[in-house]
Amino acid sequence: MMSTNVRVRFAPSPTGPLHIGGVRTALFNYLFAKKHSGTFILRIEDTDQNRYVEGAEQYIIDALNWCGIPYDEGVEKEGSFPPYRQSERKDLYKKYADQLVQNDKAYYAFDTSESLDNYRKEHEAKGKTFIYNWHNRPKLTNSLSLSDADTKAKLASNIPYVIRFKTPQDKKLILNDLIRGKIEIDTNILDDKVLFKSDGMPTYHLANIVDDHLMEISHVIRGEEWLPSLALHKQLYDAFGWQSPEFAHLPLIMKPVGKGKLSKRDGDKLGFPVFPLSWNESVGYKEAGYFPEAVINFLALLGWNPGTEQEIFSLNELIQSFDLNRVNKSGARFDPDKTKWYNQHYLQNKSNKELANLFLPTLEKKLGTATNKLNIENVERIVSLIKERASFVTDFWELSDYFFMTPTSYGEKAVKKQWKENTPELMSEVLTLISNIDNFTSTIIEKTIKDWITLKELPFGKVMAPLRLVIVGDMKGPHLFDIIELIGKDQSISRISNALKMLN
RNA sequence: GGUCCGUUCGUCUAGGGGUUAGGACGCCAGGUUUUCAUCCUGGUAACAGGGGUUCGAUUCCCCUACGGACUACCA
Repeated sequence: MMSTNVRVRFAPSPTGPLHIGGVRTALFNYLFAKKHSGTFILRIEDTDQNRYVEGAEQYIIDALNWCGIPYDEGVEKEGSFPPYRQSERKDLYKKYADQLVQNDKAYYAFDTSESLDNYRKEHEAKGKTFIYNWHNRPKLTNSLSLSDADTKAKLASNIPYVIRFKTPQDKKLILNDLIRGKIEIDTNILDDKVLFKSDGMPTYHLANIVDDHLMEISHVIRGEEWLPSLALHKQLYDAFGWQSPEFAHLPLIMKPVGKGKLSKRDGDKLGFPVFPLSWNESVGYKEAGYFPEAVINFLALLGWNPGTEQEIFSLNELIQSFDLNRVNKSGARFDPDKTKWYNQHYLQNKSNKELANLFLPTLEKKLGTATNKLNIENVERIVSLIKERASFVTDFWELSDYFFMTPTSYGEKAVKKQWKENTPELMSEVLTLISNIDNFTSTIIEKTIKDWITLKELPFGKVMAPLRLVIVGDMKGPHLFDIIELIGKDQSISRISNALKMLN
């Protein structure tokens, strides 16, 4: 079945940042290509000059690279079929449109947008739908309704025109989708889509088919929103006499709550990113602290699964397991909680060293010049103690600030519960105890204090709880003696005496 | 409105004519950790409805309902 070279493309429009749904489409294309030792191509579909957004193309490239799914061929990485920007292929399309007109597969239409709008409104008022098709063609202004002479005259006088596809009448199309199987369409319900615009640019439909053919695309993997266009596209291939690629339409990603597909607003409302990288004031997955592996992993499992109970996949494992046959048909609700869980998982598996380095910029920001005194090994040790309670590197500061700064306040509830009448006295004794320890390591400190507690026949909680409160500022954090060792003797002493002043 | 696509726990999903309908996230409970979290164990919870076909249907077929996409000289 996969005898021909697999060549797939991701073909976004540079109209803004790449949406997470777009990333998934790119990912599935990438996985499919790699699985079959094929080529993954990036083509920029910028035929609509009005919607062009500065920087969007670079954003798409950066996003793909950050995700770890770079393209093999495309803009700035020219392969055998340049250029890869449709605006630069502009001159190409006209001749294909003309070819279709010559072969009676398409025709010129001179109707203005306004007149068509009026038709639509009129029909709508009557509860009907206006379609530019076989039924309405004769009433409209086009080379099918006009005499040849009139058509020629109009063309000669530079009246704006478009080229429309001449949809055949009374034909049943049998289409095939790799995910959905057979789809039957009656051509009579189709409209004569514009292939070539009056501004001299092709529409998506024409450019897409021409380029996919010229670039020898073997499989078109795209979002479900294109399914209704499949009939047109298939007919276009037939009209040109070209072999059509295989098609696979991916299910959409839906809102976590409510109706419809995932949008930027959902992210703003529920507090999760919808873009891979930040765009203007919108924070991206990268900036929110997600690892690309985590993003790729949860995206891959949205609408696809391997049929096993495996949930964690490296990119290579995804490539190995990926199969279009196992892509679901129905839309998948986006689940921010699960994405968070994935990130937590990947974070736990990272080395302390790597995490410490990722944490460093935050520390520099928070501590300013004091960062100079930071010992990277200490940061690594701190990270090793706190990482299991973090989902993101961005959680680190809040989880570890007391390692770097003396508490300036104490948890109100904790104070109420742990700070009893005889606590100051006990803490004073602990202070003395600590002052006298020479070999200041976690185990020795622990032994010293616990021995003393046992000797005095005190309840452990009476000492341990307030000590934690005094050192950390609240009833939280990792093993207390590890913290004490890390912050050091002087700092420990000063924290205890500090608290004795503040809490009395 | 029209056309097309879809429908298994709250969510992502496995499964498929006879199953205690499986897993994951979330949530809840217990255990470990003299804190918090992690971790472990357990629990909660689903085949949209109605008709067929069949000895038997969640699984196959039809209808309804619901959801989604499309319906531009946008992609």
